[in-house]
This record gives sequence, structure tokens and C-alpha cells, in this order.
Amino acid sequence: MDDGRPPGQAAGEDGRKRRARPGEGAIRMRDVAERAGVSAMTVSRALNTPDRVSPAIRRRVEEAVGAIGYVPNRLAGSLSSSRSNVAGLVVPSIRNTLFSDTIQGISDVLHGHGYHLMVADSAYSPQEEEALVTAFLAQRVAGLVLHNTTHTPALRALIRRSGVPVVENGTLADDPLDMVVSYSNVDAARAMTLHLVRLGYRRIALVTLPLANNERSLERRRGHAAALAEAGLPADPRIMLEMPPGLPSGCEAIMRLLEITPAVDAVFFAGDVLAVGALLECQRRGVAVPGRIAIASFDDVDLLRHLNPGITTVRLPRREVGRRSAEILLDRIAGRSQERVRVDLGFEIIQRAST
Amino acid sequence: MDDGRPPGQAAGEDGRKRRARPGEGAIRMRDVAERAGVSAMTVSRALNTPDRVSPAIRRRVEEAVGAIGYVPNRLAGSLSSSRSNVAGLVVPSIRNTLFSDTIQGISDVLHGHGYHLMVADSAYSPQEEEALVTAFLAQRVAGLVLHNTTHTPALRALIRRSGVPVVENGTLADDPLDMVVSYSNVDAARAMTLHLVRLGYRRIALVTLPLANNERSLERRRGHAAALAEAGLPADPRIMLEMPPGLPSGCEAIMRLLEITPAVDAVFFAGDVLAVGALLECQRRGVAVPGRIAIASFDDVDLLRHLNPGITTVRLPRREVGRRSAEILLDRIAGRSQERVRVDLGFEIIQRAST
DNA sequence: TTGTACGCGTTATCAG
DNA sequence: CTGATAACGCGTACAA
Repeated sequence: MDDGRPPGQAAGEDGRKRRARPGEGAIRMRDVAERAGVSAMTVSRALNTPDRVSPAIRRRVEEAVGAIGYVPNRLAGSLSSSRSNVAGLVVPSIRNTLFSDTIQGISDVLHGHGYHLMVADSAYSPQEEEALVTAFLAQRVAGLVLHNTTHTPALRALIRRSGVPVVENGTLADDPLDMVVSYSNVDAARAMTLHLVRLGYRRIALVTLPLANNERSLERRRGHAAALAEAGLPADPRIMLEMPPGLPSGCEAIMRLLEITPAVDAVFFAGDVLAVGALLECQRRGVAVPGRIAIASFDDVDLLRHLNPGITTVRLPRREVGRRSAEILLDRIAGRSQERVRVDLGFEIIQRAST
Repeated sequence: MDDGRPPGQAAGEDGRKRRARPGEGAIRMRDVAERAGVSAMTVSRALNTPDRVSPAIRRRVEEAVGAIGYVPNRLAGSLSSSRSNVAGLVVPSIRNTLFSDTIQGISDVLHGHGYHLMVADSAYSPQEEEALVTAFLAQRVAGLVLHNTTHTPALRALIRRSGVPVVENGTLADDPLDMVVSYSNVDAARAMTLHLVRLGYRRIALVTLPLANNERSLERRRGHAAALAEAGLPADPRIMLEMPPGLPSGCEAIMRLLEITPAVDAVFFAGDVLAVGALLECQRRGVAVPGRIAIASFDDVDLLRHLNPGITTVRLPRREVGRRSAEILLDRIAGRSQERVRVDLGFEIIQRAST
């Protein structure tokens, strides 16, 4: 109601035909220019490259901007300059806590450099991912971060043609689209299984998330299998389970394993919060952990440390993956680098009382 | 300028494309038009309003689009039409699991209507929120969702002037910017405390997150106080704690309460995963729950149900908050509604073994 | 240091 | 149903 609009900027009455537009009179750079008594170009410079404008004019412009409440139109700016300050991120599931840390890392770094983030959710579907990336390219994002590393051929072609920098996050891909910041899921799973072997366990079950459309799960299974082979232990398919995400899956998995193969002495839950569900179920049923059965997890969720017993796990540098991804993306966008960087951030085995 | 394109073969086979701009050869609508033998305007129509184009031409255009891999430029489109298909969301913390459900809800609905989401993180700072909203407005977002309901005056002015639809999520605000989809934090906290009173508890402690810049915490405390007053119970400031987020805070809080005031017989943790930390600490120390002390929580995280004992809590319709927010935002954007909607999605007390 | 002319790629408008 | 043309608001490339 208190819109103090100076009469001078009522409209661009320069005689040209103006389109009837639904929205209010959006304030343009030209309006700021008029009020400051300079050209629009000078306003642009005062805003984007302040040092290329005399201090006096800079102040006049800033004043005018504040007075009429001008908010630059980045759509027009990006269109004109072919430069965008938005990056796109596709994760398999927004809701899943595990990705939140990475998103936060990306967001922090991007934001620190004046960039913004568009986030979308592929629901683990490569087709959906392709659609989302197309949409992001339509928005002319400056760069992309993808968590999945399995893509449709069309997606790969799209990326190649578009030339946008891309970082993949989910695993150290063999055939990356472009850049990669991650850790080796194979090595991490292998390391954990070998760790269990060293602790003396001999019948080590594996529980993963569904393998379809999830290269992480596949790789973790490969790592587990490799470790068993190295240790000279048999790989029993009956104790290799695939379960949907969620706590109840963990409960169910461990019960099934105890029934099916009483000889099982350790279970490696290679994903989600399955291990938590399993431990809680054991507590309910009075199954001793690690006395009767040992439990190991993947991904050091905060909770694992606080349970009784604490759960042994693989710590992944999720936040750092996000940060580094954003950093190398920005490097490439700024032309500071041309390389197809491949960063292995490693992992760490955290031994706790559950094994 | 290291353009890998040999100057000799810059031109295509069919047209005379004399554009030799370095960087990338962005394919434009005009290129599709040439290949399909129609005008650019017809391509635009074939893509956006297919029924307003003859089937034959529609097919020709679709073919051309596929053949040359055209990806529309939404920047140009939005600039021209003053219509954007991007919405902006500001949450206090991306990392916090509690917001993920809401984000997922928003994302799902928006995506189903061809919209995309830009997400940013205010770190609970109203100033930061103001900066982010300004940036979103610069991107000409079609609508905004804000979780916080405490804003700077400048933010309020900005929103009012810009005319973008806004939905606030965090609580049923008294003086909303525009639309609200939420639940009453006051009522929810009051209901839980009264529930505890009904169960026979008389010294009911309250643990909240820091009150600064967090209207939700403030309101929950008000609700708790109101309930105590109604029940004729004294409000003892010594058992009203403010703790930072995180499991360890819960551990610390409950230990302090048991020491400070042994008479405490119940603790209401009104935020984050504090209650989980508290319960785990009790288990470690052999404190009987609810025998020695009862524990109640706020927000029905999946885990609460699976702990032993299960933790009594207030269930909030977080996902639905996201969905409804997106829906009414889209309604307003599409001009289907002009009202300043206010939706109270309510809450539910979930009684479990911990109380 | 500041200004002018033009184009970025698309859509609204209106003519045919 | 289709096309020509003029904006949309800003930045690049020069000119002054």
C-alpha cells in the first residue's frame, strides 16, 4: 500500500508498442538508470563490475536501486550473456537422509560463489534422470551434479552435445560422463568384509538394497564377493539378501538369516539404515550382538555411534563429496580447469562394539 | 580460444549457417524451423500447444527436434512470456532430515506439473533468508515456499512488491506473508503436555532447540506452558532446557535433568532427535523408561517406533505439508485462486511405551 | 569512464 | 492453421 513510486518512472513512454502484460509494472534497469540520471549500461556496470564505474555514479545507482526496489532480472542477464548462475542436481531420492549431507556440501560451496541449486529426484529411474537433465539443460544450468552413474544412452549423448560440465557422485565410475568425485564402493565393501574376516568371522552374510538401477549396491556386492574369495571363504548365495530400504527391512533380514543359516556369525548391511533395524530387532529378541551375531553397516549415520553396542561401519565423506563436486564444477565453469578430474575421497572403517 | 572445430567444416550440409561463434553451437528454435520447413513460431506452437498445429507439421517438427537434438531455452521463453516454471524453497537447514519429507512432497507435486525447484538454506538467519529470496526473485521464480515465518521487514516489503505467491510452512503464523500450510506448534505441544498430565505425570520437563530465530521452538514452549497452567502444575524454569540439535544433546539433557531435579518424572523433547539421544543414554545407564522417567518426542521420525520402548510423539504431516504447499502455490500461479489460503493440517499424538 | 547499437532465443500479437 | 514482427530485459562490443 505504501508504494512510493516516483511519477517519473511511470512507464517507458518512448512511443513503441508495448505488450499488454499481466504482471505489475516490473521495475527494469532502465528505470533505475532514469532515476540515477545515467544510461542503463552504466547501471549494469555499477551492479556487476562496480570498480569500472566512478564512485560518485556508483553511489547514485545504488541509491536509485534501493529507492525503487530494483531486483535485476537474471533471466534476461543469463540469456544475454549466455552465462547462468544455477547448477542442477539429480539425486535418486530427496527424502533419503544419506544424500542430504552431500546436498548441503554442494549448496554451501555454490552459494559461497553466488550460484544457486536446482534439485530434482529421479526415483532411481534412468529415464526419469534423462528427463530431469533435459529440463535442467533447458534452464541452461551452468553445471550438473548427478548421483547415479548409470545413464541412458540418450542422456550420455545429451550431455556430450550440450557441453555442460558434469560431476558424478555415487561411485568411482569406470566410464564417467565427465568428472567424478566419490569413493570406491567396491573397495569399501571389500575392506569391511576383510575387516570382519580379520576379526575372526567366517560366515559373513551380506544385505544390500535392491540391485536393479543401483550400481552402488552392485559394487558393494562385488567388493564383498572379492573379499570372501581372497579370504578363501565360500560365497553362500543363501546369505546374500536384497532388501528394500527402511528399518523394518533390517529387522526382517536378520531374522531370516538367523533362521535360514544358523551358522552365520556376522552380517554386513551394505546400505541404508538396515543395520539399525537389525540391531534393534536383536535387542528385542534378546539375540546377543556381537556374541551370537556381529553386525556391520555402511555409511556412518550419526545414530550408529550412539546405539548399544555401537555399530561398526564404513565412514563415507559425504559432505566433502558435495563440497569438492561443487568446487571442481565451479573451476570448470570459470574456465580455471579443462581436465576431466577424478577425485577419490576414500573411506574409513570405524570399528565399534557390534563386531 | 581453443575451439576444437576445424574452420573448414563449420557449415552444415543443407543450410548456410555462417555462425562460427566459439564455445558451443547452441541449437535454436530457428534451426529446427529450417529443418522442418516452417517458421520458428510454428515450432514454438508445435512444442507448447500441439493441438493448435496440424498433425502433419507437428510430426515434421517433432522429427526435426529429435534429429538435431534441440533443447528449448527456457530462459528465453520465460523472459518473453514473463512466466517461469521454477519455484524457490528456503529451509533453515538442508541437512536436517525433518525438512526432507516436506521437500519431497513439494518436489513431487511441482514436478508433476512441469515445475522445478530451487532449494536454498538460510542457516536459520533471517538476513540470509532475505538474500536468498532476493536471489530467487532475480531468477523470476513463479512462487516461493518458506519454512521460517520470522522475516526481516525488508523481506516482507520485497515479497509484497514483487507479488509472487508465497507459502509459509513452519507454523500457523499469526501474520502470514501470504498463504500458510502448516499445523499449530502451540497446540501440538500443549496437547502432548496435557497427554502426559493425563497419564499421571506431574513434573514434566521440556527440552527445546535454541529459541533464537526459531519461532517453532518458541511456540512449543508456549504450548507446554499453557498446558501446565491449565493442569494447575507449576512451571519450573530449571527444567526448561534449550539444547542444540543432535543426539548428544538429548543424552546430556536427560542426565542434567535427572541430576538437577530428581522429582522430574517426564521429559518432553520438543524437537529434533533429542528424545532418541535421551532414550539411548537411559538404556546405557540403566535408567528405566518409563519406570523412572517418561520420554516424549515431537515429530514422528521412523526410528521412534522401532526403539525399545517405542517413543511417544506428536506426528506431523510433513510430507502432506509439502504437497499441499505446492498445490496451492500452483493454484495461485495458474490463477485458479486468489485467496490467501490458510491450511491447518493438524497433528496426532502417538502413544507408545515410553510414557 | 560512459554511452549507443545490437542481439541473446523465445513468445504475444495480429495479419493472412 | 501459419507466419512476420516486435518486444522481453539485459550484456557484449565497440565508439565517444
